[in-house]
Amino acid sequence: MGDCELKNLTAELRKGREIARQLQIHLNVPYSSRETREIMLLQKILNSFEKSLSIVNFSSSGSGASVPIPMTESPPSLTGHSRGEDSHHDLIDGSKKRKSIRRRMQQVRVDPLMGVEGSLDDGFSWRKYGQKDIVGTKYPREYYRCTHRKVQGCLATKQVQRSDYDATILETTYLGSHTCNQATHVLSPSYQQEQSQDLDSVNEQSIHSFHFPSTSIVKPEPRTFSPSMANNCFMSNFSPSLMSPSTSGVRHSFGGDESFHQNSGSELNDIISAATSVTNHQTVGIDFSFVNDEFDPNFDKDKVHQDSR
DNA sequence: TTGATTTGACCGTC
DNA sequence: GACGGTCAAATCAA
Repeated sequence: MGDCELKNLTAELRKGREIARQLQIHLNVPYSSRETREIMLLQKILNSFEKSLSIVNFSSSGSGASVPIPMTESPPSLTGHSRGEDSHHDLIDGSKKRKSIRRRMQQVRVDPLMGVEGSLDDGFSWRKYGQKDIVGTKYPREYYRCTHRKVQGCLATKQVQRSDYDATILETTYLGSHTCNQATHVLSPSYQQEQSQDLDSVNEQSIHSFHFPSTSIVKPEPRTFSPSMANNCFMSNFSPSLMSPSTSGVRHSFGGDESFHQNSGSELNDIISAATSVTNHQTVGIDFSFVNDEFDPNFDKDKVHQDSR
């Protein structure tokens, strides 16, 4: 397909997507009734547009090494600002010296009526090793590390924190990358190929089944990772329809700039693994934010310092 | 019994 | 000194 045709196709897809968004806004359905048939259908429409746009973008990129990204505006975050943790550096494993590794942030919206357990399932096994009240936040931050840390020396960690502004949003920050076997599972190309064959079924499920536990603590469960999950979610995650009803834009920002398009394959792998946070089809909305160590330095300064501990 | 979670304490950074 | 991230002992659960 020529460049001109691709552009036209992209333009038409965008137009359709915008119309669907306007319809969504027009319906103005509260989040609690998200599972009505109308909303489900609307979300499927939006999903289709997003996927189509992603495919077009992906194919037009040529090499296939880049990642399909919806060409929509990227608001800072679902909460209106970037997270404070991004103003900190990571700690070197085994010591408390800080290191400078890439971290990425992902925001996952979950249905308050159903729950959050599954939203933390990203295809990896995590073990909680800490929890801390963070100043200026309502909810404690939970710290997880890869279960295979001891056996395989996997240094991947993640931090999960519920948004102050919308308790249905879980902000997950991934630190480091998996070096354990389960990571290779997630990244297998054959798996990705398999995933692409089952997009609709997963998208359909992705807006179902959540429930919040009575507490803010989420217990990670040992899970088996279906290879068909990663890519499905990866694609479906680019759906603005899954985001906060207060906005219509797509909410996945990759480090706040466009350099993401030029990222290496390893970063693509990171994205895919991050995308698997919706793997058991319980995530209603999701937001990726890749954050380098050079992020907004002003953010944390706005926080009120009052540790509850 | 084993693995996961909880939680107070510790440490480095700011 | 405040804060965030991690450690590790105590506790819990399967």
